[in-house]
Parts: sequence; C-alpha cells; structure tokens
Amino acid sequence: MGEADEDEVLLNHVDKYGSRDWSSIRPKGLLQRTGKSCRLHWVNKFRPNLKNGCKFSPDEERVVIEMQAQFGNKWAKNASYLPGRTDNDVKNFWSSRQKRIARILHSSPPPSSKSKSKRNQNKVPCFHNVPPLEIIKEFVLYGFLIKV
DNA sequence: AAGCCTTCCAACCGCGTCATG
DNA sequence: ACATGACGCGGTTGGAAGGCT
Repeated sequence: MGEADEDEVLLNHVDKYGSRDWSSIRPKGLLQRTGKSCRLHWVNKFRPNLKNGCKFSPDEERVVIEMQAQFGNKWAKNASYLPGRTDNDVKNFWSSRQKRIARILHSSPPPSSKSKSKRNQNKVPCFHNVPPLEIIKEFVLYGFLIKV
C-alpha cells in the first residue's frame, strides 16, 4: 500500500470513527501501523487548520520563546497558543533554534542529542556561515531568554 | 561536478496518565 | 485496589533537500 493510500485509509477512518479511535485500525486490518503511529501521523499532517509547509513567522517565533520561558518544554501546551501548529512543529522549531544558538555561542550542542553525523563532531562552530542579521537576531532573542 | 554540511521534517521510542474491567 | 490497554507527550533519531566549498 502506498503512502497516499495509507493516508486515504486513515482519513476515511477518522471521518467514520473520529480522531480518538486509533487502536482499532490495525485489528481491523486497515493498516499495519500501530494506533499510536496513526494518531501521530494524523495529528501532524491532517488535523484541521494545520499550517503545513510554512515557516514560523516572527510573531510565532516570539510566542514560542515567550511560552517556552513561561512553561518550559511543555510543547503541547505551548503549541496551543499557536493556532495551526502542532507540538511536534514547536518542538522541532525550538530544537533547531537551540542548536543554532549553541553553535553561534561556540558552546557544544546539547549533550542529550546524539550527533547523527560523526563528521560534525570535530567541526568548530563559528560565525563564518551565519549572515550578520541572523547573528543579531539570535543574540537579541537569546538575550531575551536570559532576561526572562 | 562532487562531496560536505546544515536545516527541516516525519516518525519512532519510552514513559506517564487515564479509563475500564 | 489492582491490572491492563490506549492515548498523549516529550526526547530523540534518521532521511531528504538544499546550500556551500
């Protein structure tokens, strides 16, 4: 079954049974995926009013930063303040932003994130590849974070 | 043109919580 | 009260795509 077919089955199922009945999908033989996997896929791709494929606006970035400062890594909660964004979206956004800041500040990346490519391990972070405006922006945002 | 590097995104995994029997 | 199964969340990983050297 192709990916498009799987999506169609998933959408039909949600249409019929709603977005809370995930465990019955596999037993019914509709899909080989677990209910958990189906739910995640639906939430991240098909949930109504999703902003698919567009980058975070400056306003959205600001909200993420403010909410993260207020609630911490409560991505589902933080995402609830961003219409059309999922917890995964917010989490991914924050994670890549943290890596960028860590690189800019010459500090090592977060220890928990296992570097996926060994070739990056010896690379010294530097400003050379970062556009000046980006550096300023990140420092402004980082300064805001420290202050909060 | 080719290889390297970064970023973005989708998905998996483990754990906590909640509902049900 | 307890066991079990399902859902939801947060951390993490891996691949694709595009930019850079």
